[in-house]
Amino acid sequence: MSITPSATLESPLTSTWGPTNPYHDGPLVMSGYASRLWPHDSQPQFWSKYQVWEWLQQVIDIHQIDASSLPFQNFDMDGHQLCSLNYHDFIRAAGSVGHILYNSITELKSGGQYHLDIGQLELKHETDLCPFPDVSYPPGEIYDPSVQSLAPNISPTPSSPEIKRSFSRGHQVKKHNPRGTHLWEFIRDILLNPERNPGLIKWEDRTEGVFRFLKSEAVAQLWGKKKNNSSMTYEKLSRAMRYYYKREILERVDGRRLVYKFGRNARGWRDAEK
DNA sequence: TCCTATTTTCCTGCTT
DNA sequence: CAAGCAGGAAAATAGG
Repeated sequence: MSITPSATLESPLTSTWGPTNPYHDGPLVMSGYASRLWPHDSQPQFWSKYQVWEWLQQVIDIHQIDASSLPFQNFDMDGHQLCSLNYHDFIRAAGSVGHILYNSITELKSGGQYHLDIGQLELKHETDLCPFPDVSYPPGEIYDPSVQSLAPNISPTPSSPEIKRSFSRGHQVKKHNPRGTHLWEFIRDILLNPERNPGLIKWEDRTEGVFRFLKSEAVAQLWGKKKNNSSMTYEKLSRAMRYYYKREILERVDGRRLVYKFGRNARGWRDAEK
């Protein structure tokens, strides 16, 4: 790849993102991150992979869909590819949620805006508002065709075993999910999107679910950005992580700093869990 | 408005 | 000494 997560020596944070972001805490003040919107100024056909990913987040947020039940990997594609999927492709890729996704994209393709009011759509630079601030991906390299995305085989073959795995027992629409995504899910999603994970967190043992924060403060900033909280720190984020031990969403890994392990109650992190 | 789950904040003390 | 880690307590949030 062209982007090496090595530009680190200088300033851990600023070098990672926002080298040119005067927008940091300013324009974020709206009704919360739910007001983030997908780039309606451009057609979904022209979305980058990142924007597609962002759209997925929006949809599950709006519909209160359990993030862990949506196989993001199946949508590792750009807008052009996304738009070429038909209804069945969506169902195949996302089970029952595919229906919702299909409706959303269909709506957007026809110029609609889904049921999101974009009244406050002022900010153009929303790349700055999301989970993965553009991390300085040059415009042309937002996605890399060489990344073995599942995009190609999403419709052709019924092969993908993992596509249907999480849906066998239904699309559960969570009742109480404050912000669409919980911290652990946010962390998991970063782990699951290596192309957009500029060396923030890394798997230590993929099959065991052990991972380590490489840039703890950077991740905290990202999390804070998602929660529209510019004062988030790793100190505070880690406290929230520690609460997960009791709930067995995370298991304690002692001795090693910045290392955590997914527990029995954390789902959706496994690569190919049958 | 009250209730609940999930953080977010702060803090003291201990460990690497 | 500078980060992390452990948890307790209590406030803040946001959906129900």
